[in-house]
Amino acid sequence: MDPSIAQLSLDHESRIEHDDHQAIRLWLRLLTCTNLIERHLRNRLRSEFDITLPRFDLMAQLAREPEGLTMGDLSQRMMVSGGNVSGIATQLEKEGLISREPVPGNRRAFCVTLTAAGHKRFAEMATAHEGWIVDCLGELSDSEYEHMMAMLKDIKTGVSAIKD
Amino acid sequence: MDPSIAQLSLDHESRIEHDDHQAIRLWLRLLTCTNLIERHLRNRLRSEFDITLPRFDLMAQLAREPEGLTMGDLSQRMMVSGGNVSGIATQLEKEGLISREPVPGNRRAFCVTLTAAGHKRFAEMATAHEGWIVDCLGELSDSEYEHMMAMLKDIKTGVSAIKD
DNA sequence: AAGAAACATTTTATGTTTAAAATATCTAAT
DNA sequence: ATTAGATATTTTAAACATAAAATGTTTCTT
Repeated sequence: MDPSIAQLSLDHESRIEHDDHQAIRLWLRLLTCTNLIERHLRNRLRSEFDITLPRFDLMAQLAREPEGLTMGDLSQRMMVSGGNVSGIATQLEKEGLISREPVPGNRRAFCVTLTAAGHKRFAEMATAHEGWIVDCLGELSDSEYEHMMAMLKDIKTGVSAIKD
Repeated sequence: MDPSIAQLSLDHESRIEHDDHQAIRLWLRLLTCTNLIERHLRNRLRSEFDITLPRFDLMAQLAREPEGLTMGDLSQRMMVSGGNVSGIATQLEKEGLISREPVPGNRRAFCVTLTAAGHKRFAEMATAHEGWIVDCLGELSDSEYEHMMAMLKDIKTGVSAIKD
């Protein structure tokens, strides 16, 4: 047997196997980083503002939309189920941070907005939150940042294109 | 007022604000990518093997340790609470995929191992799982992979160094 | 040997998340 | 006008997650 052919096929197989392990190592590291940062943000929000990340996220969506959002809008933007939003909103409403009011022309929908207290509270939290993220990710150089953003964008596009 | 000083301080402030937004944009994109991939893996595990990600993760830990692991080991490696592992293990045991047996010299601990059925089932799942991850991340070139791994390592190290 | 402290696990209480069922409303075609 | 179908939201049930209390075991100190 021609040894160069054997060598070629061996390389091919080992390269594939190597790539597979590569992809998995990258995935595990990506997951670890994201979880570490997310856990850090959760802990900080809990210890400094006594709020959970999902509640903060809901308020962040409303802070960007002074006109308010419906429950369905929130579900879509937060990429979580409607039932989930319903539960989170119930609690925030009880705490007086958001209000749910009927929409004039549409009795199915609710218009959810931050209350005055909610705006004030969110402004405090958002400042701190930005700082924590800079603590976690601010050390990257501009070129590293650009490169990372570009690669993540490709990944995002690729994954979105996969049909379940 | 010396215009060069005004310019300098303006640049400084705008740079900081720019960096802040950079870090946040990167964080949001990182989070989106990870969530997309994780959701994809969850859906596939559910639809093709009728198993959840946490149960799969527990089995994956055991698959790497033929000697078995204690509940505490599993808790540490999976980075979740002991009570959580207890609940997941209870279900996997009920399904006959793992076994929990007393450790001869230590009546406090249980040795958790995959059953024969568990090994067989996991082997099938692991092959598919690797393929799904390659589908998500396999398009990166070797240099992109290396760069990404290096940056994530730095981030991981940096975040771990922050004290809550 | 007795008691204190540490350890391994389970149980309990609470909260988050999803999918699916239930409820209520709106739209459009007849 | 009726009604079929789409839409918006809430409720419910099951899985998962944590923290804290409870249980039982081991180890260390004296």
